[in-house]
Amino acid sequence: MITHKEAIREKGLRITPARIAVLSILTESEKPLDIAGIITQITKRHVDADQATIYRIIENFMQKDLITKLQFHEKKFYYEVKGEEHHHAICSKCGKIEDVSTCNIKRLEKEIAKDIGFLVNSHSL
Amino acid sequence: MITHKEAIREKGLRITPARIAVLSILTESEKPLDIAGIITQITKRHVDADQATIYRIIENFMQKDLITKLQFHEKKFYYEVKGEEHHHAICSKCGKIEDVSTCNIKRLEKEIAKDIGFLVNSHSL
DNA sequence: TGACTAATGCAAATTACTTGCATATAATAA
DNA sequence: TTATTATATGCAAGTAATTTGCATTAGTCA
Repeated sequence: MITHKEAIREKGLRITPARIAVLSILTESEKPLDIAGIITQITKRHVDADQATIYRIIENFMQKDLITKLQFHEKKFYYEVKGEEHHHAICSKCGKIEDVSTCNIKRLEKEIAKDIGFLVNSHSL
Repeated sequence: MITHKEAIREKGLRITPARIAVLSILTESEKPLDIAGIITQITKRHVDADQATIYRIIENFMQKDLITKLQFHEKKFYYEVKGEEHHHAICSKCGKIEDVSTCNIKRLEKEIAKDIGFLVNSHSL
């Protein structure tokens, strides 16, 4: 089982308290978090990091493909670790987020690729 | 064939030059537009409307279900008239947007609803 | 045509995110 | 372990997209 430190180091990034914290927070969270959510967790862990730092960490984790960015029709973004590909269902009343299994989405992706003549390299649902 | 004025009136909104302009711009555009794009078209038509007004028009058109909001992993939103339900494919090189036909997406929606026990009332792809 | 309410313009405020630059701190080598 | 050096961080200011308050204007209906 690969540690957070190892994961960070493998991507050629330096290991810092803030990076370890962000990665483990996102790994342990059962739902995607926005920046405010990450900062809340960060402070709970008594790691202090400026929000500019959080944004920069998020930025380089995305470039290194450790996390992905999500949007739910709000202007802010949410982030989650890039594991099994999956999607989300959000309750329109309470905001609860559920994961959606992906098996049948792959098939849909193929059909769409065929229809429009694009090679689909990513999608968001 | 229903006119823009009629469509606006039917929703219980007052008919104003800015509203007519926004609705026809979005109807005539072959791709979703962001606020800047709408304003560009507005000024081209010599209708002058403050951007706060455009935002408010967009807001009430959405509430009245005349248009929908789209996001493409950017912080700004795009808008299009709510006609045939469909989705978009965006070329990652040139940004070109293509419509995706929807027939098989309905089926997917049903399968997902069954899986997670949500009643799916909307989705975005 | 009034009268009433909804819509608009203008400027300022807010939210989410970004940048510049000086300082601090990881990583590597001696 | 310590010195070196590049990378990461903090702080404060900046930007983009969107929102709000409030006074004024303009649709709508009687």
